[in-house]
Amino acid sequence: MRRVRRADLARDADLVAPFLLNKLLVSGECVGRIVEVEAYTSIDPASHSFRGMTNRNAVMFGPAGHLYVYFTYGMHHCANVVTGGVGDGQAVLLRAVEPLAGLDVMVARRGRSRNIADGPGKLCQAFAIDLSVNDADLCRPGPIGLFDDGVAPPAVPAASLRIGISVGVDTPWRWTVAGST
DNA sequence: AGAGTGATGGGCT
DNA sequence: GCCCATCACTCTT
Repeated sequence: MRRVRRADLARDADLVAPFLLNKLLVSGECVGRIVEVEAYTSIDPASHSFRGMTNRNAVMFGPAGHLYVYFTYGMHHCANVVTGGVGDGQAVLLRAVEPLAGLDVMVARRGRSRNIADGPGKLCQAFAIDLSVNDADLCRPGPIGLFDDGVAPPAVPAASLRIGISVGVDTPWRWTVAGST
């Protein structure tokens, strides 16, 4: 099991997103297989980086391979993998993982035994991801990391297509592992 | 299965 | 003051 290389993440988010499918998110004893992601770039009006750098999204403009965590709806955290080059403002939102290890810990944190990590807020709660790990380097030893167990991403990832060519798109790019939900 | 909705707080115009 | 890259619960088919 090898750590994901930074060079693989230092590409555009719409390329990195499908690459991240089937990669492993590891935090302590908890391991999850990434099964749903969404790409966000600075030209997407739905992206936090669209209106430039602020205190909240600064990590998004930093080096690839770091974790961008934000707090939303007054109660949820969301986890993103920063991609592209410094200054780009690109990231891939982790929307769902399939729990592989540390299930008991995740169940305790979630307070239920089903739907443990099948949503961006849920997976953060299951993996105890909050602002304290914002900017963590996923490509170096630390509280949380990204690993490759050799299982290739789906040859043809299920993807929702962007509608139209204008900037005013409502649906960001989303990729899933077929049959994961 | 799908639609509607309250919780709850930080970020930004 | 309004807007969320959400969740879980309730009520309706």
